[in-house]
Amino acid sequence: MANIKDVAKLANVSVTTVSRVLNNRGYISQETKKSVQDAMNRLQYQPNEVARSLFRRQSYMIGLIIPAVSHPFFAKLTHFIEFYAHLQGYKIVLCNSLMESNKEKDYIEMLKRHQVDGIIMGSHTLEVEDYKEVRLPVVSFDRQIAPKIPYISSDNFTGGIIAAEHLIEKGCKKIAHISGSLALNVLANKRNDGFINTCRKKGLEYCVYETDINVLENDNYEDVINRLFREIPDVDGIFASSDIIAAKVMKKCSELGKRVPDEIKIVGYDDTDIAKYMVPGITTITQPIEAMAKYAVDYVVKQLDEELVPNETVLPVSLTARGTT
Amino acid sequence: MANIKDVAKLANVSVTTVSRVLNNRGYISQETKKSVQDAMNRLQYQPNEVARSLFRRQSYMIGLIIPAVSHPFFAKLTHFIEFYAHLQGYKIVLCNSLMESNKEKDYIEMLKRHQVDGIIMGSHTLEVEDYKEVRLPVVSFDRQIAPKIPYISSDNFTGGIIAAEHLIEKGCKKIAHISGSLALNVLANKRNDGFINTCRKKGLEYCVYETDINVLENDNYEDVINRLFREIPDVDGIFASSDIIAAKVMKKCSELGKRVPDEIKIVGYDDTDIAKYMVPGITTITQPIEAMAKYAVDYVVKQLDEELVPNETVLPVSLTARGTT
DNA sequence: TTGTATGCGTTATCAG
DNA sequence: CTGATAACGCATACAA
Repeated sequence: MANIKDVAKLANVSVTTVSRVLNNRGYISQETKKSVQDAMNRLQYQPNEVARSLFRRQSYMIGLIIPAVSHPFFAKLTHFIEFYAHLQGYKIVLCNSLMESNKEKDYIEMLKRHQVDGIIMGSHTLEVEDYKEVRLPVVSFDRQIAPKIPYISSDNFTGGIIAAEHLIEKGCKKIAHISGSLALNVLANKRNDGFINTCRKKGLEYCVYETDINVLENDNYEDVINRLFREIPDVDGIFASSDIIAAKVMKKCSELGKRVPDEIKIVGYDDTDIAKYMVPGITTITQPIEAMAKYAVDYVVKQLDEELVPNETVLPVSLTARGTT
Repeated sequence: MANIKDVAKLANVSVTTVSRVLNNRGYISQETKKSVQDAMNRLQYQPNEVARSLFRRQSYMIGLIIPAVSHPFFAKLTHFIEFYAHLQGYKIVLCNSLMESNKEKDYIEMLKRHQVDGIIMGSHTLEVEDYKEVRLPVVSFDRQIAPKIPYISSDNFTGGIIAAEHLIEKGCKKIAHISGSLALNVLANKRNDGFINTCRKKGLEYCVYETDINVLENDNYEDVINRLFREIPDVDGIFASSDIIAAKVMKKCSELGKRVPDEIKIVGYDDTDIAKYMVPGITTITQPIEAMAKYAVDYVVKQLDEELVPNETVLPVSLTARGTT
């Protein structure tokens, strides 16, 4: 690979001059500019971004730490994060934490050593103090880590309300929420608050079931769902905290011979593609994933530009009605 | 951020000595080693990997170019690629090409400028000559780009055969294949060859429908599916070239009142999660995605170690029978 | 066992 | 308008 020196030699100029045409900086005569460009082309010169990064102490890389890209929600989020990062000239270094806190910690260190310009944090197994030493711009997803770390989430509380209200409107009398682990310090748990609040207000019988911390172990979902149907055989409405759980519930209903939506109604969460694909389509709470991704990238970049960013950014959710209700 | 000089100063040694304890190289007394480590801890020193990369001309980064992580197949593939890369100390820079050839080209250049050690190529809109200038280790997914670029795929031809045979065994008399764009130069198209071969051999009526090049535009899928059912109303078996297409077919069947699998049978491809979630579960051709990911990473690393790698690596597929047949 | 000097490829400063 | 040089943070060859 040719470097700036080779170009300089071939064009009979100094490296400084080559650097100038490379960066369009300073005065330069048209002739030399052209001859330098010719040399670049002949050598197929590509500037070494590692050297540039070292010098300017900026890598144009953003680290993204999530539980797992294989999960549809994070796949979609990652997709848009990469998209908007690319628009602004940033690259994404992908890290799947698998919800293991030591992996999460290692990834943060690794990213720092690699001099990423910022980190988008969507996996949350660490404590607040673990973030003390991270002196990089961080944007958190779906969790309020510390006052100084801006977070982005959708309006989980309202999401829980909408879901519960929808089930109630549709005539459900005995509803359950299948929640993610409430032990986890994430804002998604506010869905449960919204759900419970609404049930209480309307004087409805309700119940909450928690899944494991692990986002990946789907087996655990099935255990929870089995338990739910065993303990509340006459449940007629389920609010599932992800479309995947909703799909699993649908499958169970089919096994049990419960007709959806006639005998039991289901509301999912996220509005990932699976909600559309299922037959019938899953009524779900739509998270504005693309907007969330865009904000995450913007906030990293803005912090780098030393612009002020809001600490809390809560984007609206909405109900997307389909066949399960 | 403290650098090696700061550590040296605090420990009252030279940077060389610090470098030595950092890399466990050369002779060093226990005392100085300890005092250097103390200094490192006190300063929370983290080596700057950008500087290291510049020096050793190796970044431990691998570029991954795919059409879109949001697609379940690529999400799963990406997940495992990152997993195995991390095991070997490599980082993944994620690039979604959206199947736009200029984006694909730009990403390749960008990755080279950033001095990635290798590229895993899962998006294929470019011509062979576009790869002439890529002087990096490349591993291609599902396409034979050039003799010198090793590729990994699963046995698409056999996949097509298995799918067709399964539909025929199950009693289908008039079957169709919904294929990806056959204009694309990818090995997935061999599924179609296997399908057609089998149908001919068994003397069965068959038909092939192609979708667009674009993996993302699902609207197009629906058009194709609509056309299929309009033109062959009595089709009783469909081989869909992805689980997503299969799911869309199921939805259409539900709209048309066609009972699956009684009136029409469906075989998908990939065995992504959606095949499990759908009700009934989708009978599908299982690709060994994890193994494919592992091989891709291994081959990049082996090329870097100047080990020989096979040009063609075709992994076996298998049928996973579920409810749609 | 430890230190000095040099270079990795680039950019900024400053002098011409 | 152009060029020599130092510096970014680190690791190696070579001295001591």
